Amino acid sequence: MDGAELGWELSTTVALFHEAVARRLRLNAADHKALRIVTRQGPLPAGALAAQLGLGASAVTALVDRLERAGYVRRVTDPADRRRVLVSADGDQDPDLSGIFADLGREMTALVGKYDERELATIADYVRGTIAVFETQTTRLAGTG
Amino acid sequence: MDGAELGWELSTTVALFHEAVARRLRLNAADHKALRIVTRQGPLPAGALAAQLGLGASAVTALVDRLERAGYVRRVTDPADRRRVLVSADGDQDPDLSGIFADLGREMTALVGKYDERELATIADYVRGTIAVFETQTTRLAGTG
DNA sequence: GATCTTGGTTCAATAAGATGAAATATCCAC
DNA sequence: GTGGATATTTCATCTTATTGAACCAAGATC
Repeated sequence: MDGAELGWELSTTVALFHEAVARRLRLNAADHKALRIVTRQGPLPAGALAAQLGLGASAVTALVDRLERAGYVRRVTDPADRRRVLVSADGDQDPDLSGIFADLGREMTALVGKYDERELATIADYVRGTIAVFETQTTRLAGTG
Repeated sequence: MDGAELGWELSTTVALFHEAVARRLRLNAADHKALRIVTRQGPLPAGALAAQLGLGASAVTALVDRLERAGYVRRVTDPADRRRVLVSADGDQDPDLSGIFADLGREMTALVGKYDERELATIADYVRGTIAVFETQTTRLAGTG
């Protein structure tokens, strides 16, 4: 198996993991994507979420309603600007899922533990390089739209 | 930036690339996923596609109709079993997109060219290890469903 | 070769989410 | 504090995709 093939396999493997998580949370792909954004980028205004998802304001209201009803996020009015509604991730809801992520972290830590400093530097360099390549092409693709 | 963070960044970067490709092809995420399956797994029966997508037969008929109308796939009746319809990717439709993928391949080749044999072995080992970790957790997640 | 099964399509009904306009509340500038 | 802009919600409508049942054609079984 050559490098490119291995890379695509990694890509689909991670995608399948995300899908499995979404299925477990009973979220469609779009809602799960929104939840990931909220989780990673901390409390953020509904409008920012709309921008990142490429959705209208009213669609995001409905989306956040769904996530809130499911108990995955909370709405907090921004004390600094009370028109704003900050969407904030609401803890770990699914104990099995927390276990999965914990194990994932543990196993990745173990994997990383196999390598010495120099090897880890190489791996990090490669990952960073790959990110740069994909970002470049994504930008081009968005531009030629 | 630590390793885990870098890994998730790679994941979202690749996901954003896929989204940009889908947008360019004017496909929704589900149809684009189907097209990727058809592209990677060669001509395959509609039923196999249905199984992989978790959709019913009639939904796949509609999906393949859309992809076919857009010119991305063709239907070929399986000569070995003329009930079967093989869905087959229909060449490169978007010249810009072919260019993007060509450049992506070129740049990844260049990136890989920076490393010696030993380093490449380390990188491949790490990627394989990561795939294994994610597959394990995906399986667990599907199981505890 | 009559019957049963399988693979796919068709079509009507349904469901889910997105859109766009109007409404509400808050902030900012003067 | 009046007027205007901004952030979000509500609601009716529209789009888009999925479901499930009926249907057709082609293989498999006896």
